[in-house]
Amino acid sequence: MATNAFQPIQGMSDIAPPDIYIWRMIEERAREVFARYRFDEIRTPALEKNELFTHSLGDTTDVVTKEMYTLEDRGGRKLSLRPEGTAGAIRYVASGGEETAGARVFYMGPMFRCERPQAGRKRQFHQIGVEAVGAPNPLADAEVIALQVHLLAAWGLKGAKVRLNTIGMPEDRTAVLEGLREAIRPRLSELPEEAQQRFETNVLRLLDSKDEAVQKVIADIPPVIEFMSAESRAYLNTVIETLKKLEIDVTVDARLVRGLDYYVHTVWEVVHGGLGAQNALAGGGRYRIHLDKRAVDGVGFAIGVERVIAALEAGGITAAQFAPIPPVFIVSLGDAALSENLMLLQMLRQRGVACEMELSARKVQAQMRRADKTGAQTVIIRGDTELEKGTFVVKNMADGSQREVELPELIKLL
RNA sequence: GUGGGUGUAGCUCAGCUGGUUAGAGCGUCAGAUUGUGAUUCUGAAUGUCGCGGGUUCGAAUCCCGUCACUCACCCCA
Repeated sequence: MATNAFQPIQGMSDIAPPDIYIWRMIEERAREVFARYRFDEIRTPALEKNELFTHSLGDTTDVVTKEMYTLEDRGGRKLSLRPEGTAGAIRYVASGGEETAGARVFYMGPMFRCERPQAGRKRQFHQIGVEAVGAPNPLADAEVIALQVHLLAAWGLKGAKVRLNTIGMPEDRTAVLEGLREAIRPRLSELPEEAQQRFETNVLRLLDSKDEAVQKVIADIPPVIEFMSAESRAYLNTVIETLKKLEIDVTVDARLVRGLDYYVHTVWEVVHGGLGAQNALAGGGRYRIHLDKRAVDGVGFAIGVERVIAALEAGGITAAQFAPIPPVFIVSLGDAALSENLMLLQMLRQRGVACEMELSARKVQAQMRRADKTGAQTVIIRGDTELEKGTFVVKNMADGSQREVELPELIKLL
């Protein structure tokens, strides 16, 4: 058991071998896919002014009101660790004026939310996300969903499902909220107290409630799209049609909503069966974010890396499969050989060979044991006898065979 | 923020209703094998029993508190 004093703080953890190997696979393949879709990487600060998040995510959202790590710096400025990546990315995009007008960016990095940890939820977690800036265009939405599905496939993930919905254009918002309230009002008394409060503060959120009583009522009311303008409906239809042409499977779910205020039009999430209660491994949508006097339109998504890893592991994919190739191991016998082998080690490394050696004159047996543990396929043994002859013993660890070669031959073998 | 479960060796865990010096497997290290690993055999090391307090002649075991892990609610990736 680790001692209390030097443990990471609650909900945050070290990522080390062998786990780190699957993280690197995910990041490497993500960069390859993003390059094909022509998205460029940005790295924004983890710490931002608090207002950036309150303005863009909405100052009544749960994320902002109860989940942010907020602190004051020495000048009394209120700062927050980013709880998500879109706000910072859009701040960057907005700062660039015309230069970044149609920006297509991706980011990957840690996000912070001070919630109670559980399966699939850490206080420091990692997201890979993209933002495609530009006026609402259903083809752009479909393209971003296609990118996301492509990414999941590139990681080898199977069994993920995309659920899609629209929350309508901003102009429809009032009609949607009113329509929903009217539909639910006659049965308000059937709802638990907490849900009745949501009815007032945020009716939309009732739609995806897990409460059975709420679900029973929701099942009988018309889908939100019924309250929207023809334009909003047409927008959703074009997204669906386009995805069909691209042969991307999605399920339209009239009850899907999102928790952040900036969403408009298309919203979606990716769910996976191998995850436990937090079954969404990614979320996305179209948004309009207001910063100072300007509004930035765009569409984007964020993928939870920890959740992707959990889903991959549920499917039998393990981090160890992505471990680096084992080294060539050098075994020395005697002090003279030890010092000569140090030069051999360096020379091989400079030629691009991953290799390792025992830096003390331990018994051969012990050195061989260690070589075996590194997973080395090839072991070079050189003692005083070989030094005199100018040779190297090369041993194949798989079948135990070995032969004695000179330097040019050795280099050719590795 | 609310509720359930769990904290014993590096890891996985045993330790019955409180009773001497706290155990096993795996791993580690060493020897068998003075120039050869993985197999086999033999041996060894390692614990503030999460932390603090209480009850008791006596606590890993019972009680309280606390911290951490874990799962769920809320919400989200």
